[in-house]
Amino acid sequence: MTEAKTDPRILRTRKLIMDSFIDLSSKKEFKDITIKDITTEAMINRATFYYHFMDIYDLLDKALTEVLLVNLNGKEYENSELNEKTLVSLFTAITDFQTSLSTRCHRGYEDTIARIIRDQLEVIFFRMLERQHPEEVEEGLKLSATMLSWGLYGASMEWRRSSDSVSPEEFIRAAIPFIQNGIGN
Amino acid sequence: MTEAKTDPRILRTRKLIMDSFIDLSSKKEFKDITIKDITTEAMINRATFYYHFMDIYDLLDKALTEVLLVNLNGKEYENSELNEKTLVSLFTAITDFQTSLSTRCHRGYEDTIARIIRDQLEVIFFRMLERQHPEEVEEGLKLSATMLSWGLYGASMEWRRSSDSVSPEEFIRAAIPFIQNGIGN
DNA sequence: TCCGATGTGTTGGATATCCAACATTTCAGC
DNA sequence: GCTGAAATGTTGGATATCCAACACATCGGA
Repeated sequence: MTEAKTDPRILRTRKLIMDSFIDLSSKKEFKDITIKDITTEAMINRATFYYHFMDIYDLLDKALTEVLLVNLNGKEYENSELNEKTLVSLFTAITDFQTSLSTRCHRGYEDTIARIIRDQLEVIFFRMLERQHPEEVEEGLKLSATMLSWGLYGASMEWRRSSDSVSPEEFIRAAIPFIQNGIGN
Repeated sequence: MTEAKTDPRILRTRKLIMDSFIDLSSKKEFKDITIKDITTEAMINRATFYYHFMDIYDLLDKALTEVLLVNLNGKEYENSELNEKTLVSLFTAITDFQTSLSTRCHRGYEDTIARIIRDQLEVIFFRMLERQHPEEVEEGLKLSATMLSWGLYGASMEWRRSSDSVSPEEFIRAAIPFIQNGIGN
């Protein structure tokens, strides 16, 4: 299994940094958060920050990914089918995530957030497709996963834009027949 | 000034250990808390624990002292007189501290707790007496501080024992004339 | 324009922490 | 009693973190 076991100091320090960053994010805008702020809050040296992250954007990226994964892992898609229930669950997880972000202040980084969401969705979709269609070539499954991730993300954008307050569940259900059966002809 | 500046890793690790211990104390009895429990929660190695503390009793001691000092430091007795107001404030700080402990589970360690409270009270009393009576010899001030600390602690025990729910303020005020003016003859 | 102040990154040597292994103690269960 | 499992302490070598110093970029005010 090639289990590599990362040093616990690394796990602890990353957690301290990420927690501090998430905590600060609820108090200041991202652009006003300095690396010194983070390291002071985390009680670690500034040099240590650079041992773990390229720069503050790298941290933003990894912290958001982490938070999103927490949102998603609660649902454990590992062994579930790509069916209506799963799609609804994924969609609400995304809308929840974005709602939680809107209270913090990450304005101006929508593109970063979008990429992170799509990346994680793509991984999840690909795993599911691989399990459900072992006979297909990886190429096609990969591309399908990509398109599904873009599609679902786009749907979440559309849901936010729509002023009528329909629930995420209802909203996405309208599209599910097309996802499952294709557009036909 | 001989400022020695302790390594921030030491401060951070001690804080992690103490916080974990205090957290665990609210979930288990002290006798059921193992050092592995603490180090796991704190995300530090067991060997590191022994770098900072002799054993778990040493930790108990220092953690309780820390908590008590937080209770007391809010009042900053550094520059205040040893008058009625200060005495009432000290007394309520002690009763508050003991009440907070009774929710956690430190039964069987009353003597440790008592010693910690008396030690800290003695330091505070001595500093005040030294400032108010610079002409007196240290010997007498020290002993007075000792007796005051035992006395105030004893009063807090008596307050807890008394079933009639009189407030700490009222309770201690009854003794203040004797403290301030002596027993006379 | 220039300047001081503040933030970003980087580096080499010092040190706190980790790990694995070990001996010892405690204690529940047979 | 005995025995295995779990907890307590201890150690020497490996590694993550700290520190002080440095160069560079940014920026608001004289």
